[in-house]
Amino acid sequence: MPMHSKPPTRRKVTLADIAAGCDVSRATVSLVLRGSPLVNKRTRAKVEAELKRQGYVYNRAAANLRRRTSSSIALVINDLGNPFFAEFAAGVDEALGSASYVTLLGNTGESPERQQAVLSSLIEHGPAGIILSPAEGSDDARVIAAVGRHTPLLVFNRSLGEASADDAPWDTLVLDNERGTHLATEHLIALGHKRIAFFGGHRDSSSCRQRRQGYLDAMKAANLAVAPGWLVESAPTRLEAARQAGALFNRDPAPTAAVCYNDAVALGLMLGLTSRGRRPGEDFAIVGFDDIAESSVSVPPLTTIAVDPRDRGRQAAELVLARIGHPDMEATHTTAPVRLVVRDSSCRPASP
Amino acid sequence: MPMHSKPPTRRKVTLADIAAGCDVSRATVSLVLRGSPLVNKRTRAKVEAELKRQGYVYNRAAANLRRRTSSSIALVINDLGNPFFAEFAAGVDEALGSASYVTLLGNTGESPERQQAVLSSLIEHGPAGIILSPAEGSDDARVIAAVGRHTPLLVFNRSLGEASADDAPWDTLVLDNERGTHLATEHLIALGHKRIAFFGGHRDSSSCRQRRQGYLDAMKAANLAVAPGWLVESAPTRLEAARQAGALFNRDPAPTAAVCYNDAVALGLMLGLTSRGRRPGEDFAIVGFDDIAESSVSVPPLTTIAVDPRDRGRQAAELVLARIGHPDMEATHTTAPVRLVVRDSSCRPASP
DNA sequence: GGCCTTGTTTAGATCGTTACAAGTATGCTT
DNA sequence: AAGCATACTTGTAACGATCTAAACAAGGCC
Repeated sequence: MPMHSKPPTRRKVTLADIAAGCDVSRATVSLVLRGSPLVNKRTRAKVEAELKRQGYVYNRAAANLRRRTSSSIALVINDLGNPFFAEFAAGVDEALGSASYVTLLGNTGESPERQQAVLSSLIEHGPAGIILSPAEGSDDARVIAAVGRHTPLLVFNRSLGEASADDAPWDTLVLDNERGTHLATEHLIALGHKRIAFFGGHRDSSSCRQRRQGYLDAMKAANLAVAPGWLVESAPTRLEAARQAGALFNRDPAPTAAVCYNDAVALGLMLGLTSRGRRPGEDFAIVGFDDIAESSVSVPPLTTIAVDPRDRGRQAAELVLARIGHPDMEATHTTAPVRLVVRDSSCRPASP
Repeated sequence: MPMHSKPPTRRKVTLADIAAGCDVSRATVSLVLRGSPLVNKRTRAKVEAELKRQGYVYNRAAANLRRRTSSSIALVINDLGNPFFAEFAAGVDEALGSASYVTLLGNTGESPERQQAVLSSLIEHGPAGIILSPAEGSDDARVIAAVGRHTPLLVFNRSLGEASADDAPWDTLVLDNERGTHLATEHLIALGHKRIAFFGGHRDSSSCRQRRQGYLDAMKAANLAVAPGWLVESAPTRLEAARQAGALFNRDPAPTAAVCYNDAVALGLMLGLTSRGRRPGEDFAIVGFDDIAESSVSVPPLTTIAVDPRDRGRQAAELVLARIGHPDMEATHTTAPVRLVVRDSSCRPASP
């Protein structure tokens, strides 16, 4: 067995090294690398052997420079620690990976300042596109200033600044919040509930407004009244929701069911009800929103609206890729579907 | 006010455009960009105005090619959907960002095959270093084959393949699992418990072995016996743990407390106990491991071992950066601290 | 005037790859 | 033997930045 003594290379192996090593030109090696049919079987084999022998690794940056292309896409996330966005990121990365793009990650931690910094740092690496899940309080003008007009931009989940998403000059992907709570409310109505509350969330958050609207629409469509005490605000955390649970029963008639702003709030409400001696899923019905991991293992398991963040990630990736393929198409505005997942927390009303 | 009519550039603005636009050489513009003291105040101002006017964005790829440097670091994660690793990733990105590196993300979904693909794709972008949280069942030889010997590698959390982490030729960062359960066990002992179980996890997982060992050591150090029925295996999920809860009480004497493999298992155990009429935190003490978000809001709040994944991410980033600064240093092997977080689930033993 | 200094600017080569146009064989016609 | 298509192969100039060494200008000194 012959000794394949590699030279003790300190520098990285380049096309030129391979070319020299098997007596062909750099151009030929390049063709081999890209699987061109132009190159002869024999030379291809010879070159491939040499590539392996020297442990060549492709320098995509140099290639991209020459070809004026890019093989990366920037993903800017407002809160990667939040499992919803982490799943979203995983979905994006998965879809980008199978299209042989690479993900340039940036986490802003909900800070518009950091978002500016992250965007202008990422843009210098020349991504083919940008997926942005904006920090709360982003300013669209500043974002555009950082991103420039040449790099395709997809905004996920929230609208940038004041603008409504539907006429933004960039692509958008948002959740169908209204339809979600509409479905949830219809589900409770179908079970026989007539007195249904909307629980949790802050009035000024845009997603909360939309979710509340879906609930109101469904109630109206079923000719059901909404008593003033049935709209309960609360910070979107479990603890705060548990504290507010009592507010549902301050006035008669009390509701027999609640559509919640999200799962965290719904789980908190279950806690609050339990500590007041009520049994969620038996004498009070609850529907959440998001379908976080925990919801399927709570007691009782939570009926909720699933938004499938990983699918949304894949979808976002595909939208950017499509836009990269057709830079001059008009901006698209996509609303992602949501679905009702029925579990045990949504029971029929106790017969009076 | 003069009209600053930008030419309708289709192509990206380059150094040459700026140079032409204000009648200096490309070299001078380059010096301005990098804030060199060599360039005269007046020309600097002139150039900077032109940069703004044309909306120049720096092309870091081209610069890196010429300078033979890199400003990115690859981060390969086994399961980004898991909040622990998502937090870790956020920590990495944060620390890399403030060192003006950019994060190249890759998620492997625990698949060694995908891990190979992801590594060889990322390596082509020439990262200055790689942080790898390996997929279960990774093969160190294949990983090294993909990464090559020139790019600094930091392996987080698990050892690659068979090798023990302590003599690997790459840098490692692992959690102090043993010390964690040691602390947990000591805490229970200090509260007065003598019959303490170790609950959950699989025998063959390396982290479980370490955590169990810490428990055994602490018991031995306190001269406490470990009855055979006190080591209960279970898949590391809430559901499975709830099912196994009964196993603790099959034989006399039954334990009065348990150190759990992780928080998921601990939360499941609490569920299982509750449905058997026992009250965790009142007549049975429980300590978890990980300090996931949920643990602080469970009922009762869970005493646990915090591992601070975001800090671990920052630490990992700093370790790679240090290694990039000193490529020829010997491999370092770091064990990250963990800390005991006391909440309500760890009570004194009921006086007999 | 010649020569050195200091401060500023620049031409030209270079990083590792690809595009382009042009080159060299080889075999097949006629 | 010339002509010509076919099948490869390659030299050279980019891509957009940086580096090096050299050039230039203005002033001071002898």
